[in-house]
Amino acid sequence: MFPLGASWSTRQSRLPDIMYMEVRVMKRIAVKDALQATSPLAQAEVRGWVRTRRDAKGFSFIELNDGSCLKNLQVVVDHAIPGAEGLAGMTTGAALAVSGELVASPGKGQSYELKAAAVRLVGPADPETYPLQKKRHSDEFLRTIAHLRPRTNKFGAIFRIRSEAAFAVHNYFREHGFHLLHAPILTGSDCEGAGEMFRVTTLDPLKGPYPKEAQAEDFFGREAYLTVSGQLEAEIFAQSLGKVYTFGPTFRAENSNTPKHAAEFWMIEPEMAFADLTDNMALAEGLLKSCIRHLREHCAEDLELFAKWVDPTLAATLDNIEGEPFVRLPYAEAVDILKKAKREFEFPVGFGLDLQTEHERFLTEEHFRKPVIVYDYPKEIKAFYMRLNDDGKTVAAMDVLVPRVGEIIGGSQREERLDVLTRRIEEMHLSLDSYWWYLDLRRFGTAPHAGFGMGFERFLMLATGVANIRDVIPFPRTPKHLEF
RNA sequence: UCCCCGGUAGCUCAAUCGGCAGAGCGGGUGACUGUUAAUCACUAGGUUCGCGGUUCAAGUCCGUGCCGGGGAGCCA
Repeated sequence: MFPLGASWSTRQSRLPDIMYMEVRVMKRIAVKDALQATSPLAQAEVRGWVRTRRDAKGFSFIELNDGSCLKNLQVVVDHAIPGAEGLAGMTTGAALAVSGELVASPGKGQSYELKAAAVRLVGPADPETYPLQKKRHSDEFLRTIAHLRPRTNKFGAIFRIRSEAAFAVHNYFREHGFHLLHAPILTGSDCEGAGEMFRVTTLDPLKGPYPKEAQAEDFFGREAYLTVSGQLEAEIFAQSLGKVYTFGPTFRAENSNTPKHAAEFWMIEPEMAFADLTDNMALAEGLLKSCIRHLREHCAEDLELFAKWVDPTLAATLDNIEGEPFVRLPYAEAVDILKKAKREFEFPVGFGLDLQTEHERFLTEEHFRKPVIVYDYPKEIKAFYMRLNDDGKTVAAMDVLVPRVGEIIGGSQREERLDVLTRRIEEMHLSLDSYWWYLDLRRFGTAPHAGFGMGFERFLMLATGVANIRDVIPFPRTPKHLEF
């Protein structure tokens, strides 16, 4: 039994940190482990936050959650034990430390519970002003208290899943021989061509506007931005380490206000040398399937919450992704299908026109009812770096479309031929000079290569059924939103 | 950026034709109970988003601004 005095939890202890940690860790167990107990435990210590308290005559039930898992540990507090006099302050949201005996529960609903021998209120939460109730809150309201929302069941589950999903991504690439590349966040390339960029400067913008020459005074002596993609850097490393991937934050200054866009989001961008579009599609499909499988194996309890409360079709959706081969559909055939569809579209369909959201959703949600990889798009609607096909009209691009989320992955085989790439850059009136190092890759040992980008948050939306990107990222950055 | 919808108690919402601003949950107090989003009783709680206008009278109608949500575009 640990002493419950003032020195019990304070770090003022004279023990060196390492010893301190050992002393602490030995006695303390996670709620997750307590709930998975198969036999009683004479001494257990749990720390966490009160979800709810139910009082009975002579004792109280406290539901304690420490974030280690979805479920709470039921703590039974006899009103006679040390610390029980502080029970009035142990309200929803309060931080608590409890020690006692882990015993089989005589009640229904849980197999084990903690019979407290001592309890201590670590940090109170005034019930009059604590914003979280025991009952359900709207996602919109919880976004306004992003500092407290991970304490709810739903957001706790989301962010445990997010953590595990990141691990699943690394795991997949590691198992397939990829190396992790830390691509730069700051970039001098204003021509990555993937949307509006955030300008980075140490010049005081309030004192501007500055003349063009003032760039020399700026931190980098030239224009600087936050990255919109690590692809160009990944291509460099693919041409040296063979197979690489980046996994980091990405920034788009696009003024888009939708449930699928954020100004700061995380993107996974693999790039492989000696690979073509077919290899690329296989990699993308394998990544999605593998990550879904990993989550279902390691986050079953958290996923169950979403299947029950957020999206009743989630299990079927995940079965579908895991079990069904993805459809591979040339763009031209996609256009044919859409033209023949017995259905009115708001936007026109035709070769050379980009597929609209309504078209993509029709293909993946209604026509095929499974993930669809559309490939070989007309070169006019795609980026300059995508490899020109032999027909001279299309490029080796691909988009992976999934139900409800839409485009989750976009990628291509890259143009490895110096002459063709040079011509494409000129055709699109881009500056050859600023791509000198990118073109160099095609001068020295150029090789076919391919890669794609996957929005991590969009993947999480797919995996959980959560409909708004702001609810799968800890602190969403969208136009006019930079709180927390 | 464009289109649509919304903003009322801490939260989720109601308020008929323009006529005294309400409920559930949450909070407080008490009762009861190996309880399970406990239950029962009582109770407190309001700048109806801001500004301007119409009217005897505005939560309600008009104008405008701000904020939120959804759809579209852009994209991952």
